Amino acid sequence: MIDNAKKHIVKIVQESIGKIYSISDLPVSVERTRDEKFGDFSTNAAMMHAHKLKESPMSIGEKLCKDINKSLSKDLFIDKVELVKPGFINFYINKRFWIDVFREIALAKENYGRNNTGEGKKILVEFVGSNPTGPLNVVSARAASIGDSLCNILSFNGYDVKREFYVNDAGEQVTTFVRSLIARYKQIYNPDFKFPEDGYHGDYVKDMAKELDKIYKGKKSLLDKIDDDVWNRCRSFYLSKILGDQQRDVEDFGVKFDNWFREKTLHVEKINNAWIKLKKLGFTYPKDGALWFKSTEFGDDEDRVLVKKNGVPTYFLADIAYHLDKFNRGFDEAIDFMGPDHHAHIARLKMAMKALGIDEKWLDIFIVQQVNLMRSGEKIKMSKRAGKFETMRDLVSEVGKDAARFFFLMRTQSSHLDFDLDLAKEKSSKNPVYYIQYAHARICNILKHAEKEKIDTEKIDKVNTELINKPEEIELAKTLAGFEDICRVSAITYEPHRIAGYLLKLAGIFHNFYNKHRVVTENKELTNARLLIIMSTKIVLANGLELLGISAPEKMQNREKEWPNMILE
RNA sequence: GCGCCAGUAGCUCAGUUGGAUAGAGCAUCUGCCUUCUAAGCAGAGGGCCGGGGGUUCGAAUCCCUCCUGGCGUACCA
Repeated sequence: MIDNAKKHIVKIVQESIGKIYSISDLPVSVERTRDEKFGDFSTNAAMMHAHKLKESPMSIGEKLCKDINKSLSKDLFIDKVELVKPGFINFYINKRFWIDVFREIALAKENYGRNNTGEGKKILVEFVGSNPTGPLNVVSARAASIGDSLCNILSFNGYDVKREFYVNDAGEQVTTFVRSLIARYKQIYNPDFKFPEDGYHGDYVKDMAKELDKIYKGKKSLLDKIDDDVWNRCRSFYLSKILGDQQRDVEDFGVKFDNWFREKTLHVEKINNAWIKLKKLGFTYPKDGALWFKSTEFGDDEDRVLVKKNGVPTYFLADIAYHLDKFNRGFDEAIDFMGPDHHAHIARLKMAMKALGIDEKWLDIFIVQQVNLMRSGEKIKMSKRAGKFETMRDLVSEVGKDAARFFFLMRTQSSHLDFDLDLAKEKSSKNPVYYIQYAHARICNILKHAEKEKIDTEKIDKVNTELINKPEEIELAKTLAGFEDICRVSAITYEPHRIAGYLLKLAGIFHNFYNKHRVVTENKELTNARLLIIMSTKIVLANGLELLGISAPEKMQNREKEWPNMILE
């Protein structure tokens, strides 16, 4: 809708330039204005082309305005054209154009905002991805929110999206964990048994050891000797346990992965294929008993090891193989979200992709930055190794799924986040997630009320929209019309937080409208027109919340009224 | 040392990719419930966009440089 308006204006301006300067197809950009006093749309064409046309911006603008004004009486869209200070040409759009959006939304319903920007491109989004060494933490929760929401947004914009979770179940940390588990097990019978220094200290390892003990009680096999069989049993016991927990954490958070990819499945064949490919291309060499990748040829400070002296492939090589596998699965694009400790790794992985001849644009990697949990204005310290850390599960049970997701989605993913636990728990207007949900619930309540009054909400597309003319109503229309744009932009920039910001703004504009104007009144015609307004607002709020993975409640629980102490005194 | 992220109101952050007088929320202050939910609304104050240079009609945004904070810089993952 807005796109059409822009195209319409571009055409007008270009035609005018053609008439006056005999130059055709000069690029003209039209943007929505930031402020109403500059009209609805604006073009900087006069300033952009001042140099080329060898004339001052104001002078060009004056001629263009004059010419455009001549044919304005025939234009149904545009009310007024104006030239302002440095050389902006501002267009004022007829209110009827904006009001049409209500009907458009009411008809499109849950598909309003959906578009085909992605053109069905197959895209794989990898996020959360963890070491199976403990419960998922708050950074994982942040990644889950962002990744999942981005996937929603991408499919809304016409991409064919798959969600993937990468399980690092083949590295050193798995060995360390098994050692920790066995040590805890032994400590049940022999408290003096030494716990490995680099082991995992969390209490959940002790709990796991107790469970293991239940299974093996009486056999004592674990206490006597640790052979391969015992080792593997411990390994698979703990992996299925931890992965089960992680899977549940993520599902309870409302995220469904299409695929849980196990690193183990890359060993040995796919990893071998990856390095053989690199070798054939001449990017590897042996040194000191290890196999190296010539990353310096791609700007790295030093070359990196692919296969260690002991013959075990590095995480780096495994990840190359993993991404090669993604590529071979036929995705047009791949997006990774990684933790803040992966900086150096990301650059190298991209170098390896380049070495393999994969287009740089194929893979985008973003870092989900760290999260500081704040309570009463103080940072809560986190340390995974020391076993003291905030888990995703704890966070969600404390503040709820909706608040957690929204707080993670309010901010750009690349910046560090202070998560205010007190605010997230607060059930008041201070809490932005309630603010938006409340707007939705309020609308639902009015609609319910309208039903009671026996006002027909079914034939709403026949309402008399001529009655819509209050500034708050027009502002609502303009804001609702911007939803498509926001959806598109947040998809192409991979930035879900734009949706969150938009919904906050929309909720505010609605609350303002609500306070100024009654919807259900004696005037049936007006009531119908206003019902149309709130119905379309509800649709956009619901669609936006859906993209964020946050519920759109029909009603909010009434907060108890606080009686002022004054009365009692 | 090098690399990445950041530096915008007292606090936490936006800023539609270079536009016009830089915006929200929290906190502070002032008003508004006999009404479709006050979990709401209206209004006020609060700024050297870290500093300095450059690019141009125009810079919070792009380039250079310096300062400050966080993280990374393994034959760990």
